[in-house]
Amino acid sequence: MNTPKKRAFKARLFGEFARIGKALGNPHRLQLIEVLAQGERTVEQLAEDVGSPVANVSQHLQVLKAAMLVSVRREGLYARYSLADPRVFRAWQALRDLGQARLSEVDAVVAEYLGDRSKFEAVDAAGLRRRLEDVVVLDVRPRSEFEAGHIRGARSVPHDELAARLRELPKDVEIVAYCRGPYCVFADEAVAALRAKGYRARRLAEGYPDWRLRGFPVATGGERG
Amino acid sequence: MNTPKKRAFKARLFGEFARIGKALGNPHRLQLIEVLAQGERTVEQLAEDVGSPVANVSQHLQVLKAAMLVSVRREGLYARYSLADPRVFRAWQALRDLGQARLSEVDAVVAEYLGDRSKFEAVDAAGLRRRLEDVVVLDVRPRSEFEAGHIRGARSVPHDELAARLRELPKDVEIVAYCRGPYCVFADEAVAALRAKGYRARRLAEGYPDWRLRGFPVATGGERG
DNA sequence: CGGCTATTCAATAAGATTATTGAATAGCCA
DNA sequence: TGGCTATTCAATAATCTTATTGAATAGCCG
Repeated sequence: MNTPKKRAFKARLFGEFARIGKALGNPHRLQLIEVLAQGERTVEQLAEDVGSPVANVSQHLQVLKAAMLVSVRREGLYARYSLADPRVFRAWQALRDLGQARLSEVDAVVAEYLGDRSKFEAVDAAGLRRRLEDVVVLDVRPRSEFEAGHIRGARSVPHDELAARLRELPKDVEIVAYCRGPYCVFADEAVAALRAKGYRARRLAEGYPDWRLRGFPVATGGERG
Repeated sequence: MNTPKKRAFKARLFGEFARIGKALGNPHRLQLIEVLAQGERTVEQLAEDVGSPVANVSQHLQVLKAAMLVSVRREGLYARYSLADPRVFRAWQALRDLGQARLSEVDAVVAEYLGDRSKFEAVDAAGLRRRLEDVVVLDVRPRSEFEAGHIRGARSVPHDELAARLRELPKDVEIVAYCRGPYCVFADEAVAALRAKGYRARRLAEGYPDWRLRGFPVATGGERG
C-alpha cells in the first residue's frame, strides 16, 4: 500500500476511534455513563440523577448512542438506556484512572469537597475480597441498585437510612462501605458518620461496577440488611 | 453534603475527566498517541509520521500536554515528546478495543483497505507467548523502534528490507510478524508477501506496546535479524 | 554576532458542540 | 376518540475546535 492511500486509511480509521473519544469528552455524558454503569435507566431517571433538563439528557444520550456506547430498549412510554458493552465501563475506568493519576485538579476538587480523604485510608477491591469474611460490607446505594446487583454478602443500608439504623451494625467488627464509584460521596459520608459514633469504618476505594468487572463475587436481589 | 453542593462537585470533577476525553476526541491526536507509544519523538518526526504540518502537530501536542497525556523533554533545538504515563496507552487501548468491538465502521474501513483479514487468522499476544520458542518472530518496524524495545527473541526486518531478505527466513517454521499496533499495515503486508513466497506466516493481532503492557518478555537494543 | 533550524505563538475563518427553548411524536389509558 | 406522559426533534445563539497561515522565539554553529 502506498503512502497517500495509507494516510487515508489511518485518517478514516482513527476518525472512527475519535468518535468515541468525542463522546467521552463531555462531563455530562461521563456522568451518564457512570450512572448507567449501575444499571438500566429511563431518560427521566437519568435527568434526575445528573440534575439536567430532560431534553438535554436526551440529546447527550443520542450522542452516546451514535457512538454505540449505550443501547435503548423501548418499553411502552419509557426508553430504557443501558451501557452497550462492558468495554464502555472499562474505557471510562481507564479515563478516570488516568485523570486521578495525572490531573492534580482532580485531587484538588476532591479535597475541596470531601476534605483530605487519605486519613481514612480506603480498602481496595482486592483487599476487601481477601477479608470479605472478616468485615461487614455496607452498600449505601439506593435499594433498587442494591437489588440489581451488589457485593456478595453486603448489607443494604441506603445512605438516607443509615442514621436511623446504626444500631443494627456491630462495633467490634470493621465496616467497609461502598457506593457507585470512587467519587460517590455517600460512602465517605457513611464512613464519617460511623466513625463519629465510634464504629470502625473505612470505604471501598472503588465502586460496585469496578468490583463486578474484576469478576469478584456478586449477588442480585435478596434482602439482607 | 447537600444536593446543590454535590452537583457542583460532580460537575467540576467530571469536567476534569472530560478534559482527557476531549483530548482523545480527535483523530490526529490519537495517531500521535499511537506513534508516541513506540517511544519518544520530536515534533518533526511526529509530523512526518502522521503526515500533518508541523505547526498543526505542535498545536495538538499542546492540547495533549494540557491534558497531561504527554511530556516534553527539551534537548537543544529539539523538543522530545513522549507519553506521560503507561495509563495513557491503556486508555487509548480501551478506546480502540471499544471501537473495534462496537463500530461496524472500523471493520468496514479495515476491510476496504486491507481486505478481509479474517482469512489469515492472527495470533494473539497470549498465544504467541506460549509458542515463543516454536516460531520466528519478525519485527517489521523501522530499526530504531526495534532497538528502543522489541519482543524478546524477535528479528528486526524492517518492512522495506523484507523483500531483499526473504532468504534469511526459514520455510519450515511458522513466522509471526508484528508491528506498531493492530492496524499497522506493515505486518499485514509482510504476511501477504511471505505467504506469496510459500512461507507459513501470520500476524500478531496487537502491536509491540500491547505486548509490553502485558508484561511479556521484551528486550532492547541489540542486533538480531 | 548573524544565519540557520525546530518549535511555538497568534490571528483568523470555517466548522462543530452545547444549552435552551418550545414544538412534535408516540404510546398509554379512560 | 382525546388527554396525558415520556421522549425526541428542531432551531437558535453562544461557545469551543480546528486548519491554515505567517510571524516570533530560542537554541545551535560558524
